[in-house]
Amino acid sequence: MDFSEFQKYVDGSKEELYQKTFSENQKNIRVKNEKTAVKNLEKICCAALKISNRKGYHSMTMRDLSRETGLSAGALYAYFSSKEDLLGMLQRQGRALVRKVLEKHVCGKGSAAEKLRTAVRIHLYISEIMQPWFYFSYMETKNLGEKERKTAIESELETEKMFYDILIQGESEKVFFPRNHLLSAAIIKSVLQEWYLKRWKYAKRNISVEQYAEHVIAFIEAYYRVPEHFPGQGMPFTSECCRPSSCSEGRDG
Amino acid sequence: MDFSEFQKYVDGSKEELYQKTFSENQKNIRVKNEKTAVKNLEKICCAALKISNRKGYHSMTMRDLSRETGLSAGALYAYFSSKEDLLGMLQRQGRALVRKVLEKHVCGKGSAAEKLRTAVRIHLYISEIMQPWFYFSYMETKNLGEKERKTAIESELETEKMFYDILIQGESEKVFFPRNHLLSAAIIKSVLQEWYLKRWKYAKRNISVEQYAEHVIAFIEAYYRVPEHFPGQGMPFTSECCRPSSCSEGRDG
DNA sequence: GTCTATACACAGATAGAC
DNA sequence: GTCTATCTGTGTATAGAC
Repeated sequence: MDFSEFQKYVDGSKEELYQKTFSENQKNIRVKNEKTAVKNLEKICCAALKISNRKGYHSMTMRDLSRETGLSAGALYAYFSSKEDLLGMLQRQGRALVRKVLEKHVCGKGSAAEKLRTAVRIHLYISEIMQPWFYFSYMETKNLGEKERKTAIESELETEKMFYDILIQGESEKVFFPRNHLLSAAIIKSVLQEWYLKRWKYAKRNISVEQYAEHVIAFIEAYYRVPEHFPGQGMPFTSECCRPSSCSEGRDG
Repeated sequence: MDFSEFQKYVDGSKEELYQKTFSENQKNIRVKNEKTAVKNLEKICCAALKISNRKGYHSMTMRDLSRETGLSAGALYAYFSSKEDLLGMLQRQGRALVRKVLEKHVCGKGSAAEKLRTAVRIHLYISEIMQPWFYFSYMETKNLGEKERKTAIESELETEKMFYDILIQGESEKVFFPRNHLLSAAIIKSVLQEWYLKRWKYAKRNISVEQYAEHVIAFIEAYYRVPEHFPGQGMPFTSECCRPSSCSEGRDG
């Protein structure tokens, strides 16, 4: 699946996204007319992401948001109960969409090699389309409340685990060389983050998301490619030496 | 050079760092006694980084800073003219130290392969020691004023260029395979950033900076290693001169 | 140099008219 | 549903005593 095809698929579910946001936050939304609410929720969310990406969520004032949406401060508070509430709403909304897309496109069958390529591509594609949200989510995680922050971190680790599992599968299929897969998964994720965190840089250099994806995939595959000839020593596929040394807990930093 | 050796070297220049901060910001510092100023500047800078890393610079109040340093709000303003001024001071201070360290340890002579390993290691080592500053600098760049922000971004691109140059050199030495070096340099930098941005994760997993460095180096070298056997099509150079100097990686843990 | 007390600006949030 | 006007808390920064 190439990017433009993927984009069409995601664009189609935008309406549905805000309907879901509406119904899942009705507790805090005073507006009852769904059509109105959906329309304004979209305005509010987009504006909040836009402003936050420029100056940070905390620095965004309700007056900023009011100006950008064309709604008065009073009206805004009909859609959320507090600024903190809006932050949580934004986080949950994006996370739900991302998870849905990933589950639909990445999960399930196929060889490890295929899955790896798909997972990288789909991650990059979705982060390209939802760049403002990804950037926002990354930057504002530490400003969330205790509970919401934990959820956000778990969700990040889930992504990492998805790559970890693919690498493990590849090793057992004997198409990926044994490595410290946990560390590799973390590195892969960081490279995917680079795409949406430094979006401006790649725009300036005219690097497309597909070019970037190809490069990343080639990078990973080179590291995991099984050498054709081993020097005499120990056989990699039977050795335990490449397992992560200790996954047990340490202190929190 | 291993990490603990490097640490000793950097620790030694801490006093000097704050003296420099003092003299370079005298315009905004009302305190004239150098000894007092240096002592308090250190307290202030460390406290500001600590609080900012937890909740963001903007969310840090002068009352927070006052509590953490043990100095009153009034006293704090004897060391900087405004909160924004303090932000700039922190950014400049760290950047100067980082640049000095990199120039001293990375620049100059050696094969591309050696330089690559050194550059990765030194970057990781310095970011390990100055983790709070690196994290802070990354997260707060967008909150800087126009002029300071530009400087910060330039400094980031400088780092990227350093890796770019090494890769170019490696290609011309025929020990690195021809690739999109600009893209690779960006990816390398993102992987180095991962280390200080997600420090807590690696602490929890008991991954040391040296383990991480080895893994990263192996990753890059795998991608840049010149294949021993080429399939028929035209290839950039013959296999004789393509001996990568170290194939000894692989066993993490 | 450092303190306490305070000014004053601005942000988040609400009330009540339309 | 949305507006304008306004309350109240909090944050930066300063004044002036010690």
